[in-house]
Amino acid sequence: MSERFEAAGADARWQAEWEARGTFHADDNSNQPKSYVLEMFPYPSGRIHMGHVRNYTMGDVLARFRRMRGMEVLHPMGWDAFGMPAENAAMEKGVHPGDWTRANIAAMRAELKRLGFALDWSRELATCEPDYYGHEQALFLDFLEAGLVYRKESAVNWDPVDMTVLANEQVIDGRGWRSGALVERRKLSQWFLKITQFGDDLLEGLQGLQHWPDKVKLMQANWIGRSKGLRFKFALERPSTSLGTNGLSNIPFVSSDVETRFSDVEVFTTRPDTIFGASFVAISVDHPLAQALKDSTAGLPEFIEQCRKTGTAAAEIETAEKLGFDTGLKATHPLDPSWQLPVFVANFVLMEYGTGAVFGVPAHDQRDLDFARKYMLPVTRVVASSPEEKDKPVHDEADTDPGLIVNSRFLDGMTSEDAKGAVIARAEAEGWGEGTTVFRLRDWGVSRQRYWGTPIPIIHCDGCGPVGVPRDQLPVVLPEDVSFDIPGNPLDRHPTWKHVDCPKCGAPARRETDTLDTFADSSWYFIRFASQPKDRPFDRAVAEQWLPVGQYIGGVEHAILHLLYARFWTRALQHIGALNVAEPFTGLFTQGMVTHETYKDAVGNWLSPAEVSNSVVTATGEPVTVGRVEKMSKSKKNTVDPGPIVDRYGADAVRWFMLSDSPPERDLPWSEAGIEGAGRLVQRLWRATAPGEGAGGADLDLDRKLHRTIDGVATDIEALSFNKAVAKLYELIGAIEKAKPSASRDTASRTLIRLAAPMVPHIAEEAWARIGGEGLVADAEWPAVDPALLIDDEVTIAIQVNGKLRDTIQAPKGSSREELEALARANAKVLAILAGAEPKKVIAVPDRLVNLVA
RNA sequence: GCGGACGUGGCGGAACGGUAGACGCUAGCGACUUAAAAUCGCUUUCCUUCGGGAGUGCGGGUUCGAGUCCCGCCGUCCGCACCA
Repeated sequence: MSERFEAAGADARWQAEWEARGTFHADDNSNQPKSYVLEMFPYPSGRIHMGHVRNYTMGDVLARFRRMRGMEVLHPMGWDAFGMPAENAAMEKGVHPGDWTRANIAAMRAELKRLGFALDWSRELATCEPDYYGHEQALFLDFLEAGLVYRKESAVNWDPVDMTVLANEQVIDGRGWRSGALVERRKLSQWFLKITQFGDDLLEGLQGLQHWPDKVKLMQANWIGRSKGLRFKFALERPSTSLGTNGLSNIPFVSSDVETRFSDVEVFTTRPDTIFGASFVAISVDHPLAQALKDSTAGLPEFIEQCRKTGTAAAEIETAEKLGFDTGLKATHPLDPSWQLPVFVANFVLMEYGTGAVFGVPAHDQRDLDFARKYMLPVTRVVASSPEEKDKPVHDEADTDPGLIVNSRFLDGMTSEDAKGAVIARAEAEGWGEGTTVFRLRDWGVSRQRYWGTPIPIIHCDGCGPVGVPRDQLPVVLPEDVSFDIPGNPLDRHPTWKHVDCPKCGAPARRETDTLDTFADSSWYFIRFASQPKDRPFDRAVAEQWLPVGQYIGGVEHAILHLLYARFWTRALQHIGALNVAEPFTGLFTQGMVTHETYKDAVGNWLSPAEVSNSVVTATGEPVTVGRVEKMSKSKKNTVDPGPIVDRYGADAVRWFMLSDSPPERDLPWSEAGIEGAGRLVQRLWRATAPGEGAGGADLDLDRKLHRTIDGVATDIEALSFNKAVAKLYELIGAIEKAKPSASRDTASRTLIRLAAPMVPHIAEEAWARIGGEGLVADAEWPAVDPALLIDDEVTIAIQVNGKLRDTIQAPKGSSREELEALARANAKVLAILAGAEPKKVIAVPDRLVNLVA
């Protein structure tokens, strides 16, 4: 029997054993309760990184634990395999995206297998294969038929570097999320998925997700951004003598065409209660009215141009001055035909939100106030905290709080809330407006001008328009013979691929050459994992057995995009009757990042941890500046490749490190010392689980420790508090090490193997085999807790005087308040402090403490 | 600007409103060893006249008792951002 646990041989041996036995195959037909544990599948970049290891280790512990608790666990793995990096590699290295991707998958699969994850590899899938994306095309057609897909000419976010369209979610501070290039506005015909149709459902569904982090729910709620308010119209007219406040008195004649097209302008507000505080109407520079006025209004084209130049970066918006251009048009107040408001084109009104036009209430909106001050428009208070304050002046800060309505004719005296209802009711009765709900969320533009994605299964016919590819012609497979030597979409310039006949009329037609946003691929992979028939996307009955995913684990960076799209896709499937699941993931956990110290040399170049030891450059002895602990990233060179670490310490040490110390939702600082410590633990465990010598006798303290550990570790694992479970195991190991030989010690030692098995499965199997355990420890049952052993018969009681700890005493468990008080009063230290005085009050908490108040 | 989270030793962090610092890392001392590695034991919040005293970002409050609850600051991080 070897003194040390040799991971190098044992890891591979047990991994082969699990695979040969099919230990982790999930059985659709099992009678056991089912559990679906899923980690976000990786993009096959080529190598796994520590973030993957942490993510998959957490899921693995839960999966293995639940198996031991008698559940049938589905724990699959696959590849989010479409996407830009493959095309970039093609452009840079001349390798085909498919070859590059598949080679990466093979490499990463091998790396993952070395960590011994309890995965059902028989369900492995890659989204770039026709047997996945073909079914996605079928679902797209299902959605199209159900009216959940539409095509629209629209201004899109165009990334000039990646040469593709980006969804709003993929534009960050005006830049492409991948390329970082400044995004341009372009008009293109695009396919959209009607995610806004589910805006209410997606928002309200969040309330039922009790096992999601509040933070993520809040982020989604903010993203969906539902606002209730009033949409209403101002009648427009052009007075015979225009007196623009910006000094343009000779506004040219507006063509009758414009006047007939724009007899009114529609605005949206969440504050209809402030309608009598209006002092202007402002429209976006992109508003059709502004565009129509452009040609006939001197100065307007220049103004619009000026506004466009203002950057979209956060800092610029923050400081940008409110600018307006008085069109000379007048808007008639809907509640007073004699009241006319100036109509401005303004730089702060967004075309994408609401109606692209607003009415300004300077007293109660900061932007409107800034604008009014600049253009000397009236500021009228219409909301006050009390009627007496109706004339309280508004200075530099708008009063945005709700209150009592003042200076507002028939609304006076109402609360803001009542006034909103009153105005909406009147608007609806008189026909000039209606209560509506507006979402910040916009429909999901899914067209991408890329090769390495799911082809959109549409054929464009001059006579019939866009026609879905007939089902029997699916999948629409990507052509292999493509080139990446010039920018743009290789599908579009392929010589033959797009030329097909119209399925309806037979006339020559063109294939859609756009592909789907890769977020579509990840919006249903968890369903395909649960059920993957050849001839259809999934078998409903089988999928419904497993779904929803009980525990989903991944990075918080997917809090909005992926998780919202997946929720939408699932609801869309429910809507068309394909799957009776509303929420795909009932439990969500967002794990923290793996971080590392950063290092720079004297010149300020980043150094990798491998080049540094003891704060000097290993090779040269030059001093190193140790920087802050940051997320591992290639640019800062602070990455640690898991491969060599597994070589050196074995899979279990790496897994243990990933679970120790930091709570899983927080960042985990990687350190050499930490992995060394994890390596030592593995050896300690090896010694602590050595077969006993058959000594007799009971050790009640150890029995209690064991059962508290069994109970506590189970609770901690279910709560994903792995760091606490690890600490409890350390305590048990320490207790076993210190215990004298006894039957209790042998039992604890044997039981420890099962307790550690979900976390460090290889050594657990080896130790299990060493003690002659039956079968695999992976298949063993989680040890049962004896509730009687969770209770101590003697407890430590804290003795306090005035809330300060003075002493601790041992007392029988369950001692009465009176008994405890008597013990406290007799305590030597207490007697010394009280010095004969009678305590005013005594608080005794059974099994806890006694507090004497002097 | 809006919204949210967090703040505990040298470090990662424990702690149903009830003994703050479990467990690990680091560091130090000691044992074993020819020696090293490995392993084991002890120490490791601060101050101390060795009796004790102080202590969970800062200032208040509630409570017999607050790291935990409430109010106000300060700081760090995250999300959104001219969303009407």
